[in-house]
Amino acid sequence: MKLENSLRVTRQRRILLEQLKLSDAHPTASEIFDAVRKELPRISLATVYRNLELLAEKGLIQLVGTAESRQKRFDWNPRPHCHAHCVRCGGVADIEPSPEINALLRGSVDSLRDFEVLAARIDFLGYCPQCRATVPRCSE
Amino acid sequence: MKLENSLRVTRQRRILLEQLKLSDAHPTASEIFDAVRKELPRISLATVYRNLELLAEKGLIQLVGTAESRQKRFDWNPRPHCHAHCVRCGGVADIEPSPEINALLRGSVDSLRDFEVLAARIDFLGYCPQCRATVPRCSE
DNA sequence: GTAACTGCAAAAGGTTTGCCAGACT
DNA sequence: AGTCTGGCAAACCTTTTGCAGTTAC
Repeated sequence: MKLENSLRVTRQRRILLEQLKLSDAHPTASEIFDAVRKELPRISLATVYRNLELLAEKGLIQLVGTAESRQKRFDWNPRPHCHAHCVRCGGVADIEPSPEINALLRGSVDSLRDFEVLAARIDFLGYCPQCRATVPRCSE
Repeated sequence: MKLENSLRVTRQRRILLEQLKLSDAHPTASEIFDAVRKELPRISLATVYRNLELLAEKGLIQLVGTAESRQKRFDWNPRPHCHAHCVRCGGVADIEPSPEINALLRGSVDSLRDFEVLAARIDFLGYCPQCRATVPRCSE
């Protein structure tokens, strides 16, 4: 496996990336830590954090922004895409935006005059299927 | 000023909200704390946090998600809207999405089948005008 | 061989909580 | 009287850092 210039392929790094790629749930650092620890019982949380940051910096994975929680979440897929955040459980799921939205995002936004756009990200806030089933509703 | 059922209008709460509304820069809790402290020197940071959370919960202000920083930022405008995040300085600015985007967001997203959308949010990542001027560029 | 990396422990930084006194209704 | 609130200090949790020993190349 080749990572990038000057990034060495260590056992820790390889397994970390493997584990992250196994999940589409956008896990937190400590969730990743727990998963990796099953294969590398002596790995330290600091190593997990250092590598997640390094991999994100190199563009091999990405951080997912969550306003609601204080924990960072990580996405094995570094390409900009859209997420659905459950406002109840805090879970994050990938979303496939329609082609029209993708097309529009590449241009027609007012008031971005002097801001140089590198990437766009749409986040949906709402209830995930599980929470939706159990949330108390006002009307209906 | 009426806030909401059971929310009392205290001096702290009023000035906090006033100060937040004075800025479009989406300040952090400690920035708000500093601003408020000029009028209320004895206010505590805990009060600021408690009230920001309370006001956000009541839908009077909103939290802004930032993947990059560990500090929460706050927006006096509780209506869902779009933000531009500078990947260099971490600043956040409001964005006016085009009417087409707004229209599209209300419907045509695939794979949201079971997710109940309460609000949508578009974030742009890139360089704010100031950073843009001083960032070292690859080509050009 | 050597720069990059790891584990451990400690520190840092932001946010939250417990407690009691004070303010509002 | 009873509830909501604020200040203070301590606790908490996530993330970062320093250091000494180890590993990938």
